[in-house]
Amino acid sequence: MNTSKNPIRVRFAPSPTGYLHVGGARTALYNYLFAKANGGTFYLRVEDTDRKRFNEDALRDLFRDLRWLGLDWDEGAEQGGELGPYYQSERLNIYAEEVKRLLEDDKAYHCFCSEERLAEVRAAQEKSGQAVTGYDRHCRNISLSEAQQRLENGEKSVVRLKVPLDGTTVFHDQIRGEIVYQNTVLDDLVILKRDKFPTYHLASVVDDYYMQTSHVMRGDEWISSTPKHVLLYDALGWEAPIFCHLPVILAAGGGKLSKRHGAASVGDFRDLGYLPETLVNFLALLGWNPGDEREVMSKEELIECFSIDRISPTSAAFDEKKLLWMNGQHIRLSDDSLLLEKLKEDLPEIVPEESLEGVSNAKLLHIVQVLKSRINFLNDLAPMAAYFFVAPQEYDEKAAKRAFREGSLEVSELIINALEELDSFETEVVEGAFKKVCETHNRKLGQLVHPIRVAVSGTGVGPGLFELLSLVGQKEVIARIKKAQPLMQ
RNA sequence: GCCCCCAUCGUCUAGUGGCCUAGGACUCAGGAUUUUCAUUCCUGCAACAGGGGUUCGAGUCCCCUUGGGGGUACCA
Repeated sequence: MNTSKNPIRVRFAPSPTGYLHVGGARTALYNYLFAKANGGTFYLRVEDTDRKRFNEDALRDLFRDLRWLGLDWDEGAEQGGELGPYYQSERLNIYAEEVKRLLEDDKAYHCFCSEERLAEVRAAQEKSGQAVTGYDRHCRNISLSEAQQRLENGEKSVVRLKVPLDGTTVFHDQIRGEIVYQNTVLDDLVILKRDKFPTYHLASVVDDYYMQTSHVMRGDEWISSTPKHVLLYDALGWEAPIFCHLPVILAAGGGKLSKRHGAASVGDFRDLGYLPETLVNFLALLGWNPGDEREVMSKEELIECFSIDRISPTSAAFDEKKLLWMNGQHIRLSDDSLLLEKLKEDLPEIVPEESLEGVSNAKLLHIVQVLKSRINFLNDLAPMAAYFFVAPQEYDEKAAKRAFREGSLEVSELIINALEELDSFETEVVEGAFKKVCETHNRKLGQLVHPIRVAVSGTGVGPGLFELLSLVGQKEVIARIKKAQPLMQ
């Protein structure tokens, strides 16, 4: 089938009813990558045809999250474009026009059935154990003129599509191949609701046509609606776009990914300290691969090699362990200046203001550099850097127990003496002092290093000790060692 | 109930009939480097859901079973 429709125009079409789920984010990402990879257009359309569920905050968050991920749209909401409006609620006249045409062409009809009757029909079908085939087409033969008469008399109706009573509807899914439906299992779907708003089915078909959508890439929960859409395109006399149904993203256990099981939305992961680069990279690889063994990739690299052919039809579990690893990778790749900004932003929340006075950029940058390989989250940076500015209030129990042992008091005394004599506190100088103590007093470096590390930083983990000491500064280092001496034996 | 989709290590995946004694990544376990931790590097554990076909040959094609998921709305 045609894979090279030109020009490429794809969309992300969320309904503003909730937060941006990672599954939705991946759908948006694949559309974005596909557009960018082919010099096409990526547009954003807001599917707000359900007035009961519309949520202003959700919409605002959606835009924010998409932009945070770097998935800027070329046309659409808040952006404008030739083929708008991009809010379905502003396109009611367009849908009304098409519905009128369908009615006149005898491709659709007014249905006056009450919700109660519909419920009864459904209940009877379920009870019978037979196939539940939906609406029983009770109003299918009401003529347009009769319907108009009844409407004038004040009756309310919905409009339904006249689905063929037999035959099959076939479409080609770009990542799954041919999919066939017997028309007998399809019912006469509602296309215009009682409130005169279109249903999703009508609105998306009409919009995808007028907005010249070349490919519809959406979640695979839409597969079973697709034959209805194909029938709608037929009835309207339009050629359908190419369909690509994306597999779902599952939770680690295999079930549905939801906030109940932890993070599920883009906002959740941002709050946790994940980088947008990480999420983009990770999501891209959940159901797609570049065809070689690359894994850590930038958005630009993804664009460069993205193709629909390499999307897998299999649903995938969201493995947060790998996401964590990947975040570490992207942190290591990211610019020091970005980490520096983050550190400056977070530090005041952890460290008293006066401890930060007069601290140079160079020092902060140095701290960033020694911590960079030790963090997996941006949010870990400041807490891990705190002891460079304030003395530890307590000592990690395990580390202290291991480090403060027999002889450490004596060792600390030797170190204090050696450090007090230094004129410079550069890393190499400090290291030299330690080595000299080792030699003259016949000690192993490890015997000196561990108690001093815990005394100065309060923890057993961290950057190279000499670098650490240099960063903390001579006077403060000596003071901290003295403060810890009572705990040593 | 009916319809549709899916099925390779625990997880993400490569694999489009012979190159597969199934490759990579995460995790996990060892090891190297290092003053600690982390990074980095090396090694190892670990999979074609089951059964039938087709074929000289099947992870790869077909069918069935099983398992998972979705749909069956005047929600998207």
